[in-house]
Amino acid sequence: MMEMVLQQSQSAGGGAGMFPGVAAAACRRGPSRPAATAPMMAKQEQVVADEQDQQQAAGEEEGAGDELRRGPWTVDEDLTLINYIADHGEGRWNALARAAGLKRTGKSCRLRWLNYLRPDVKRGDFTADEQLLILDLHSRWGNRWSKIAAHLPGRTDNEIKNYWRTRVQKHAKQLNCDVNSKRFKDAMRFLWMPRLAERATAAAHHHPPSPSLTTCVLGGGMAASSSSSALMKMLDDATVSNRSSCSPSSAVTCSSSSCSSLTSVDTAHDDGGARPHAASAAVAFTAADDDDYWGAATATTTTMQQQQQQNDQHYDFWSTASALQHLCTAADHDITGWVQGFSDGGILSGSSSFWSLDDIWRMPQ
DNA sequence: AAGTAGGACAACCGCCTAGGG
DNA sequence: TCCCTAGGCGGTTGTCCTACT
Repeated sequence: MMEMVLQQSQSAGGGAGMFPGVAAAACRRGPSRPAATAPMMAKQEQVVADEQDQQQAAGEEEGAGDELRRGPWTVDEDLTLINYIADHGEGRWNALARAAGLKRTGKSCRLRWLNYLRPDVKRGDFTADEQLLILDLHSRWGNRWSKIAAHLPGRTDNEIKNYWRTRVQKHAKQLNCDVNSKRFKDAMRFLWMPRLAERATAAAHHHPPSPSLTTCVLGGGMAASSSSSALMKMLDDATVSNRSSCSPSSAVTCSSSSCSSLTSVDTAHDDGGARPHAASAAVAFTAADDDDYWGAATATTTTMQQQQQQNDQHYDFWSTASALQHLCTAADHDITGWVQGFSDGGILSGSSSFWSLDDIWRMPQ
């Protein structure tokens, strides 16, 4: 039975199989990549061939001695581990490794199973609601990856950790601030998270998310919509008070066609160039949305901005946050101050039967 | 087409903790 | 109480892939 499933997952060549990791072993990171093109398929076949060479070499090594194997797992090793666990279950990893005939440490087997081979491991890009949850939980628990992963069904601590390091820290770096700084946390909470919540809500309309995430997403999404509006106003207010010290407005460009995902944004600003003032920034933050409110907000931008928007620009959050940071620095005005009271005033804590962001915030540590 | 830089992610390393003898 | 072992966890590294020049 297990072998049948494995064969199916391998022939599927993607993440749709019951054991995505096995297929992925023959096609590195296949499941999370776009559909393979013909050249890609050829490349994959080559990888499989290489894999077979590797297995042959591994077999020769086995004959040479009993030293532990390291590095990438072969398809055979994956199958051995999966079949053994299917028959005997998990636990006692060192003993399991020996009994299964794997020349790996127990730790290595455990890691391979938990992060890759488990049937319920979910692969592919993080959805907006998942990103939202990660941001929120990290803001409360810090680098407690396993604890965070426990709230994201099918996601591993390793995957979340990688996401944080490659995406989130990268953007903190772009903003010239520490990922643990209050400024970055504020930017996350009051700019990025509402944006993600809106996207999650929109996505929920098209594809109802899993029950485990639905309540959080819907609750956060509803709260976030208000927070975005409030943020707009505050940014406008801030603009008025800081206008004299701000550089001339100029559109923030973004090469991303959708600006829909943090993972796809491209902060096209250049450090030497002019940056938008807060009003532009607020619009920039929201203009990617198509609803009327943001359309009206966009109408308040300068002619130059409109012209640039008509060309091909889309705005993205990180360009905006960068602009905000610039503004804050120039005006000696911390974003924290702008949003102060905003969080205390209960904008995010509206009474909702769902699991709101503030509910999450108040969860026991 | 080739070279290079950066991104993504699987895997490893080292430390910590819990449990058993 | 101490020691040993295994498992868990967070940090780091290595490798492959893609995009860009």
